[in-house]
Amino acid sequence: MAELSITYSRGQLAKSTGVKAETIRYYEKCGLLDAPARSAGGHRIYTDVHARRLTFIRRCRELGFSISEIDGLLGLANAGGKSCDQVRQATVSHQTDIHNKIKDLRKMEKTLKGLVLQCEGNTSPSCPIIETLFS
Amino acid sequence: MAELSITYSRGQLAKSTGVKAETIRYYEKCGLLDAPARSAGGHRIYTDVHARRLTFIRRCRELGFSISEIDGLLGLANAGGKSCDQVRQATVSHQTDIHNKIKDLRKMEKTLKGLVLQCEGNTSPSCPIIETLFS
DNA sequence: ATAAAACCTGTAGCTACTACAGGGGCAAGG
DNA sequence: CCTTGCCCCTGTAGTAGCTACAGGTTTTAT
Repeated sequence: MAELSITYSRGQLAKSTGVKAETIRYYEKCGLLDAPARSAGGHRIYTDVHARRLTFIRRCRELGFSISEIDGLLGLANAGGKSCDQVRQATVSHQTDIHNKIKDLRKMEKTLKGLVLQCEGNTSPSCPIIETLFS
Repeated sequence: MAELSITYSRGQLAKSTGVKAETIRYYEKCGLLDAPARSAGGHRIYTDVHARRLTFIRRCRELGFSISEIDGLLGLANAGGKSCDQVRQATVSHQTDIHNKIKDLRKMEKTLKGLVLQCEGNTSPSCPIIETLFS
């Protein structure tokens, strides 16, 4: 069997996955990414397995999943077959969280818009925004 | 002059402003709320001035302003007259931040929706969500 | 007077990184 | 072979905005 596997240093893995080198070390520390083999001098040697997993992690982070949620998803990914439903449930649940955050932010946005509008036609000597928030 | 001023213990201030007692102590430590007078036994004695300021802080936090932004706003509030324009600018700038966050979250939401939809009609043995995020 | 409640202090924990300091490895050019 | 420079190693501390103790003191109500 030919050993065709590509290996990466930490910096190379960072470049190829879009995850910063320091962040990779952090993910290892918190158990999200397996500790890789080491060179004689102690440098980490990553493989395609790490690259794939790390890319998965990055995508999940971009979707707003927390570290522990990602940990859960990766566990389900390895569990195979039956877990698909759980993955869907976790995703829906996360979707709801995101939706709620949007709702909160929209409420803030609306209030802020009202405050700024109060200023537009301002002729009083005091600041209407400050006044409103204080009283 | 009659001393009509109401005073509050930390717990009372917490109750009347809707800010938790421990959080009040935190605001004092980070310089957002003035250190109040103390009783002979060392307990904090707050006044209406603190109550008003703390309510302002709470409202700002509910609108998503950071501690340092609030610090800035309070500085402008005390500066009076001319600062109204700066307050408006800070508010607009914050509004933009909020708007960008909403945009980011909506993008996530949309992608998550797509992932969940892939699952709905799923007949394959593997999980389409996991597959998509891995490949 | 006593017991419970509230208060005091300082410190550690949470999330998800990021940024050092002070060393050592590794690959290429001379 | 040696040097130069870049990359990597470790551990630790910092970021935001709280929250949650432990272990002790004061206040308040009965």
